[in-house]
Amino acid sequence: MANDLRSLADVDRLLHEPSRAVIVAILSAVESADFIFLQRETGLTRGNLSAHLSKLEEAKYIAIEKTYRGKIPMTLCRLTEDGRQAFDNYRRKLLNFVEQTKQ
Amino acid sequence: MANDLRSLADVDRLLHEPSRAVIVAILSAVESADFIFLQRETGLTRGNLSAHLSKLEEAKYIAIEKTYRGKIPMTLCRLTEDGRQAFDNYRRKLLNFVEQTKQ
DNA sequence: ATAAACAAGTTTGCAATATAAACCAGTATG
DNA sequence: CATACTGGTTTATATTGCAAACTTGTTTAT
Repeated sequence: MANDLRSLADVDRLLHEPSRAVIVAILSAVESADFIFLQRETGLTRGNLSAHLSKLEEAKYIAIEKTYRGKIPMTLCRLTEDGRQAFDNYRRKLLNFVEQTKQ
Repeated sequence: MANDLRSLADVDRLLHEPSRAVIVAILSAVESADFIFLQRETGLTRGNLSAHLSKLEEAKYIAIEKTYRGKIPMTLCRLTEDGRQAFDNYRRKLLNFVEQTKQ
């Protein structure tokens, strides 16, 4: 019984950080999103968004493509298949915990 | 729309640590639990359990009563009303996030 | 032409913290 | 009496999330 509760213990720490969960949630709903869009949607500072994106990229949860919009640099992000699966598992784990702790 | 997702951003950090969420989940299901019981159920080391309990107590999410079982020290923990409310809110927030990110 | 402002990020510095290891007080055992 | 065991607490360390500073290039003002 408490073993079910404990399943939260090995939750994906990368996604368990709210800022990153939100980033991934956004990316899960769109084909791709650029840095500026993500900054507006998440409300993160550029510095922190950059750091979180780097971690997600390192884990291969997202792919980052650096290109240009005219002469201005543009950073384009999209969720990888790995990322999508990790996010699915993460959501499932949260849901499980919530349901195990009902009333 | 992304504002709903962003609601996760201000999640209760004290409860968002899985070890503590599990502790509180256990306490939410029983009248009270002693240190040894919690250690067994959570699988935490004594040091870490002690540290997490201190934080929860500091936040007044749990009350700790130090007593004896015969001659042996016993630390008894129970969820406070504040703790129960915080945990309810936390669960609600998780559920909300999961539902906002459906497919 | 050159300085000042702006855009889009990245890097750095620091404070908080989760975990493991060491420590401690008291009790039972050989 | 010494050694081991119980039930914890404290300390040390390595990782972080975040804010502030920095960078590279472009546009605007003078």
